[in-house]
Amino acid sequence: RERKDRLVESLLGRASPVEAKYLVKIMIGEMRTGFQEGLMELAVSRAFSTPLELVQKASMLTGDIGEVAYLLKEHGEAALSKLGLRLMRPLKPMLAQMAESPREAIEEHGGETAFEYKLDGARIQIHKVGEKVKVFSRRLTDVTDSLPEIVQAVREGVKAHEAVLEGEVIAVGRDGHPLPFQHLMRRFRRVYEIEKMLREIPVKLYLFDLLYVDGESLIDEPYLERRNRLSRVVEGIPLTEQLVTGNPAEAERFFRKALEEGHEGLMAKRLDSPYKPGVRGKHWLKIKEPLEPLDLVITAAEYGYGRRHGWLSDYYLAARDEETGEFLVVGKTFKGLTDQEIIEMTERLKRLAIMEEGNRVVVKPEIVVEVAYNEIQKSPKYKCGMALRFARITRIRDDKSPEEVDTIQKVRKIYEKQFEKKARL
DNA sequence: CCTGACTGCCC
DNA sequence: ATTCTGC
DNA sequence: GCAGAATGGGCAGTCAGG
Repeated sequence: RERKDRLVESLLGRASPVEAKYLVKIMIGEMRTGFQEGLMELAVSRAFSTPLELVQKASMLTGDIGEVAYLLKEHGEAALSKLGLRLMRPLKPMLAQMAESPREAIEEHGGETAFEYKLDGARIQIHKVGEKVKVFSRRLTDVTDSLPEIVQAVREGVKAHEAVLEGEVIAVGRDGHPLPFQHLMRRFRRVYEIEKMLREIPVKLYLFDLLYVDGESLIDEPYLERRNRLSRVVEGIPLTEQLVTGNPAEAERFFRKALEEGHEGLMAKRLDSPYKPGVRGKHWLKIKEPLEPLDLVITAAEYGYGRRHGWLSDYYLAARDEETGEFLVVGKTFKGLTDQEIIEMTERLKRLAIMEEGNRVVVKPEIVVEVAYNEIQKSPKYKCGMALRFARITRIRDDKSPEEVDTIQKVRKIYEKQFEKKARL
């Protein structure tokens, strides 16, 4: 430690101010070069004079741009064209865009679509060759060892020698109702004490897609065909509940039923759509519903980074405790305001500042905002023991005074109400 | 061996 | 994950 | 319409320090 300190000290001592700035940025991982995988694909495409589309497709299929570059260097463009889905090598998952309602999804998909329950768990991709099974997470991490009962279920329930399947793992309670997402996270990616947690938090697999079966890639087959093949290939593993319809009222009822059973909402999948690895398009739409909005007061804010440098862009949101009159933080958000609104908010908050500590400004509780969120989680971090999941500001409530914000008691009531649909550990 | 800070990844 | 912005 | 930027809560894992 001492040695490190001295090395850094001497390095900075020898640097010019500008050099020092970038040295520190590098050391603390704040370079913000704007260089992500998309640019890397472009770079590889140019470096090997290969069409960008081909590089992108290969990147999706292998989930590894480094490997694509290697293939191009060693075997040239032909190797990429020949590239298909490979067993035991994960491909990037197909992604969904958002839709507001089942009706909108039906319209977008041309009058009829397939709705499936959207479960609040973790997406997995399963590769099976005989008794060998590998399970990959959404970011293609191998999570096989964390989920022994899923591996076992696949061995027993997938009636094909080779298969690549997709599904969602959720944690379930004794009655079969879904447990809140945070319980699943105690199982997912766990490496130690798996046996012990296996008993405490049971997980369950729901399958929804089949990408490969016994030598045949299905990724270019239409959704309905893949789904049919899936239902024929599995026994004893549930598929996500599904309804194919063009009737908005029927779809809406299905949506309500999913929510009533404690699930997140629906997916809508275009009937004739191929499986497009890594693509976030309109072939798949997700439909969720926020819980009832809360009016909360901003009690502190933090300065942003990068493009939000110099702006108070991250806000602490508090509800009022009707027993003590105290404002208690239930979450933090940076979402929902436009740049212009953030600039204005910065000015207002600075005028309300009570105290500054580091990056944070504590303010007089005065500005009320309407906040949307999707769940109230049990929180080890906040004093009130609860936290909003996916909090975002939907409106600035200048018509409301801080005395009128929602109470902790109301937040707790909504928290408790969630367990009418979900299981509790 | 325990704790706290931090990272990476699930959403 | 959600939201906004710039192309 | 899309990619990219900014950053939420919670969890397991890792690492440094005591």
